[in-house]
Formats: sequence, C-alpha cells, structure tokens
Amino acid sequence: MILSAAGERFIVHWGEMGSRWGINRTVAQVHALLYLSERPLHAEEICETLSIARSNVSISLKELQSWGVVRTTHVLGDRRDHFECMQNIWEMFRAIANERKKREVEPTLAVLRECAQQAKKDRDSKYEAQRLQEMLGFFELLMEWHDHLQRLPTTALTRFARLAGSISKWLPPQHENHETPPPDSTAELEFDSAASEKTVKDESDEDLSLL
Amino acid sequence: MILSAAGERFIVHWGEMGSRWGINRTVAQVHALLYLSERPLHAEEICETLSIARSNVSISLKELQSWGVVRTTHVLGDRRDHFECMQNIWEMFRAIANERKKREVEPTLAVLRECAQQAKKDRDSKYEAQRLQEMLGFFELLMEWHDHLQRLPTTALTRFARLAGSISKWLPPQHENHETPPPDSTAELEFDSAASEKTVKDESDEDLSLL
DNA sequence: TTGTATTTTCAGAAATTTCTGAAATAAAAG
DNA sequence: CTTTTATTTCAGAAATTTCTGAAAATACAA
Repeated sequence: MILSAAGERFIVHWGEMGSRWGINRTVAQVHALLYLSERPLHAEEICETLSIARSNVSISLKELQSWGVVRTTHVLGDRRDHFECMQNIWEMFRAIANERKKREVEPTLAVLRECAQQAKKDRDSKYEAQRLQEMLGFFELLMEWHDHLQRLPTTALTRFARLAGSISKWLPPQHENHETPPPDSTAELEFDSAASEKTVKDESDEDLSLL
Repeated sequence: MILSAAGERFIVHWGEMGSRWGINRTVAQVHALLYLSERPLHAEEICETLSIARSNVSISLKELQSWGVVRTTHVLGDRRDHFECMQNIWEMFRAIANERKKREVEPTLAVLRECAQQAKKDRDSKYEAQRLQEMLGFFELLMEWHDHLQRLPTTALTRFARLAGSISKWLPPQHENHETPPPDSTAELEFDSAASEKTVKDESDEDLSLL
C-alpha cells in the first residue's frame, strides 16, 4: 500500500486527534488508513504501511470492529482477512456516538441515578443532591437528543445541519464572549446558575420561536 | 471539605470518564469536586479532600481555568485564592465544546484543507482526494452546527432537546440495528456509501419535512 | 527591608498505557 | 496426518503520562 504525502499527513494527524479523544493512536491510524484506502487491506499491508507490529495491528483491528466502523471481507483466492472501513462519514460517526453512549454515557447515567438517589436521602447532602440531580437531567436530555438523531436518516441530518447553519446567521450572537475572557469583569452569568437563567429567559423566547 | 459517599462516588466516576475522553483524571476529579461544592474551595482543601499533591491541584486548577469552567474568587480576610465551578451545566458543556473546537477541530480542519488540496493536485491520489474532501465537508458542516448552537441561549437548547425527543417518538426507527450487529448479513448499507445514500434517499423526505 | 503565606515550576519517580516479538492457537492445504 | 499460512495471545519492554516534593517565585504584611 503506497501512501501519498497528503494521506500520510492525514493519518498522522488522525492518530494524534484520536489520542486527545481517548482513542489509542494506533487504532486511529489504522482507521484513517482504511478510510483512505480504495480497496480492503490485509493486516500485513497495514503493518508495513504504518510500521507497526503485526500483533498491534491485530488488536487495533479488533477494536475498530468492536466499534462497528471496520469489517472483514475476503478476496477470491486469498485466505487472509481483508479489512475495510465504513465509507459513509455520517454513519461512521453515528456508530461511534452509539458506541460511546453505550460504553460511557449509560454507565454515567447509572452512577448519577444512584448517587442522586443516595444524596437525596442524606440530610447533610441537600446541595450535592441538587447538583447531581441537575447533572442527571442534563444527561437524560442528552440521551433523548441522541436517540432522536439516531432515528433520522443521514440525509436528514446533513440537511438539518445546513438549515441550522443558515438560521443562526439571523440570530444575534449570544456566547462569543468566551473567546478572550475578560480578566474578571462581566462574565458573571456563566458561573451563577440563577443569574444566567434569569438573564437568558428575557431574551430567549423569540429565538426559540424560530425552531 | 467533607464529602458524602454519593459525592465521592460521583467524583471518582467523573475522573474515570474524564480519562476516557482525553481529560486528565485529576483534572476531572477537581472539576467534579468544585461542581458539587456549595462554596468556593481553596487549593489546600482540594488537596486534602482528594488526597493529591498541592502542585497537582495547582496545575489542574490552571487547566480548568483555561477551559473556562472554573474561576477564582476571594473570601474577605483570606489571602488565598478560592475556586468555584461554573454552575450552569449547559453553559459548562458549551464552554468545553468551544474549547475543544478551538484546540482540536480547528487544527483538524486546517490539516484536512491542506491535505485535500495537495491530494487533488496529485494524479495518483484521486480516491484519497475524494475521501479527504468528504471528511472536510463533514467537519465544515459540524462547525456550522456548532456555531448555530453557540448562538442559541441555554433555554432554547433545553427546549429544543425536549422537542426533538418527542418528535422522534413518531418516527420509525432507522438505525437501531447497531445494537446487536448480525454476524455478517444485512449490514451492507453502512459500509457502502453509494448504496447507503440511495437506500436512504427514498425514505428520507417525509422525515426531513418534520423539521 | 525582612518575614511569612501562598502559588508555581520542574526534575525525577511512579503509574499507566502502548507496543513488540515469541509462542500458542487456529485454519486451510497438501 | 503433516505442513504451511494466518491470526491471536500475552509477558515483558518501551514510551508516555501523571504525580510528587523540594525549591523557586510571588505577593503581601509587618
């Protein structure tokens, strides 16, 4: 497998990005390679192209398969497994989101439910209970949103994204002030839940109506 | 700072989740602690509560401040810095999303633009160029979406999430088949971009119209 | 000034994650 | 059955990340 300079650059970068998001660098590199490849590759080709050990490739491929973004195919007259990457990007990120939900968000929800429950019972944890409950509500809403997107076909997603982009151009900017946070001055509302809710409520309704 | 069992459990879990998403465990723990705390804490309190070195706390707090989710305040008659966490969850995750965009998505976009450009020029990289271009388009759309959400006030976000959740209940399920992937049977469309686009296009329009 | 409290920095230690190569296993071919 | 080819497993090596404690820097007070 011969890589162009551009391809190589992308693979390296994808590996680095993977690391930053909690995905093994090699796994991400193998993913990037298969994503770019026109044809399915066998493990040996991947080893050679990326200069990593055969065993490492084996484990990385298993991992990618467990995420549902890579699968095996076979070439006539060749005993070896060949590997190909999901080609539709939206489907690919959907699969990843799905898997992260299952592996990380759902366990977090379970913990939050238990903790909120327990804190509610404890007379000394009134404030903690409130904070945990709020976090729980956030994650529950997030799940609803996820499930919603999960049901929409890819084309709807892309069109919706475009639509959302054009609508937002007509709205006044709301939260651009994070770019260069002023020393210690006017950023009050983000840190004070009550103030934030109150301030925002006044100006939110006409924005919401656009949805 | 005395922690309830529930609070401690949450902090430990939040630390683990942080790791999985590329955030230092300690940083996440400090964040969780401040999130739960009714009042701002000084560094020494954080050390003691979490049993970590003073220097580690110092660095973690700096990190959290750079993410814009923690800031310093002061208590009358106390020279020490006290630290408090952004209390509004939506604002908090908005800040995090903002920062990750700046640190990770924007550099990725830059790399993708360069790679796509370069591959386009290379006669041997026709397919790679196409793949890179597609990835670039995805990230650009994602950015539009992000910017859109960035402009909406928190209340609009929560209401929209609820709305989206209830709409989706009326749609036929589209992509639940990832839950238990069948050995190697009908999952063709996810891996074949063309097939996927064609299949989906037939059924997508009435779904999209709901938006 | 000088002293004291607080915070930051940083070199090296500790812990964790990742990677390798050799050996074991599996699966087909002869 | 034996040989050959392909894949997986896994103990230890290597690399990376995280953490600590001591020292330096900073800021305020007397």
